Amino acid sequence: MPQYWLFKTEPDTYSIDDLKSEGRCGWEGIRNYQARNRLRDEVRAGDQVLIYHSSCAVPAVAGLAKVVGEAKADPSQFDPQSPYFDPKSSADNPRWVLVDIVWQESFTRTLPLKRIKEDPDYSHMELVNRSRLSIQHVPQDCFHRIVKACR
DNA sequence: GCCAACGTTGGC
DNA sequence: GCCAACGTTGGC
Repeated sequence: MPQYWLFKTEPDTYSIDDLKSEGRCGWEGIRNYQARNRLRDEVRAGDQVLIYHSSCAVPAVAGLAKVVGEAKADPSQFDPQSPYFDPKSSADNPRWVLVDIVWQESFTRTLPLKRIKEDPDYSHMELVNRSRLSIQHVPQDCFHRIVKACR
């Protein structure tokens, strides 16, 4: 049984259509311990991922992706040129991980945060209650409702 | 650009 | 291990 997640991204930096053109990417730059722990301990190959656009004109669920492979060290933590560089991390004891995801769908009809907040059926989502967490668990029923609303 | 909420750091 | 100070996130 796959699990369902929501990954946040700022579309000015990396959007669902950037993922579409790449096909596959390592979801780099997660620098929060709880989010990391989820990537490392809970996110599995085959899990479904809603891609959410934050810090933009219309914050919204924008697309669908799938996890491939297991968590591994995020190379950007070792790159001094990267905004995600972490001088306190070391190659023999990496602090941050990423997972690879593949593009599945860019929604023509996105689901704005505003609409999610208005709907009581979504009131227990982390997007509503724990909005700052960048790797969010999505209840199965919410996942299916969101995908349906976007098609 | 503001600011509330939340996460991290580091002195003690 | 507490907690004040500070930094970041992200909606508005």
